[in-house]
Amino acid sequence: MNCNDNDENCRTACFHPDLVEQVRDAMPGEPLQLDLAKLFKVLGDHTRIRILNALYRSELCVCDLTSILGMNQSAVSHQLRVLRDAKIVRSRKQGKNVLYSLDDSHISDLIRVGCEHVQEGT
Amino acid sequence: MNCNDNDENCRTACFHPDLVEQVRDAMPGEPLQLDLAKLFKVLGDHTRIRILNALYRSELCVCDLTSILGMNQSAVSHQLRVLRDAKIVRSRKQGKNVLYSLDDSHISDLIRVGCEHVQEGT
DNA sequence: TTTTCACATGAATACTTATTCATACGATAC
DNA sequence: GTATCGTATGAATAAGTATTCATGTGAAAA
Repeated sequence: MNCNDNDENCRTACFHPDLVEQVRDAMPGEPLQLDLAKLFKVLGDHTRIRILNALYRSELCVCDLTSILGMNQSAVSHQLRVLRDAKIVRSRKQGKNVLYSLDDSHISDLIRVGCEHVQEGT
Repeated sequence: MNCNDNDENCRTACFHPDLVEQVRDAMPGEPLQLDLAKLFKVLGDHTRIRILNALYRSELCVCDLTSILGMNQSAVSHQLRVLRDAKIVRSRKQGKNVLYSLDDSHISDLIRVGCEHVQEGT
């Protein structure tokens, strides 16, 4: 018998049923886990991380970001859209420009903890 | 003139040069940002988030995880490999089984803060 | 009104990646 | 040794996505 098959035999024989039951009950619901994965997925891109690291320091317009990242404006706008849709950044108009900033403090927390993790090497 | 062109004119005319300079200097180096993006990218998958949420509760063998997630063993192993390579989980053998657990506390921190963010709806 | 400017966006392309299938591997039991 | 069990992995497929190019949009300036 192999755990490949998700049948009843496997469920009671080849592993720790009590523990599995316990963990299954304690886990968050699927919607939350989907949202969580989506959040991290949006954070998990080099360009978007650079945008967030910039906005972490200051509110900036699209053109500022374009210059800081050294990439074309279309690419930056596309990624800003992804970040806006995920409610990770917010935007406001000022004259001809659109100014972007981080939406809330959780984002900076995540970036800070993430940085700590990768800096410690582990 | 448009910021599409990343030429010298654009760099000095159409945005806030001092601010851009300042932010550019304050930003982390590229290697760190690449590592950070990679970390979040690995966290940004539904299956892997479910694995981590399970391991957050208890050390578990592959077969346990297979049962909890209700997916085939190969898929779980593949994702565990990704998590291992990213140093997000660690493994040890016990008899015939391989037991997995979270590698360090930063990971649980990230999951916790991330959960807070998505739960608040922001 | 017409032009210009900063930004947004649709389509296309190239690249990445999650899952499945089949199979391999290493250790234990027989 | 041989069989079995838990886990790992290579190849293939299908789905997702970042970037570029070209163009659209809305507002301000001329």
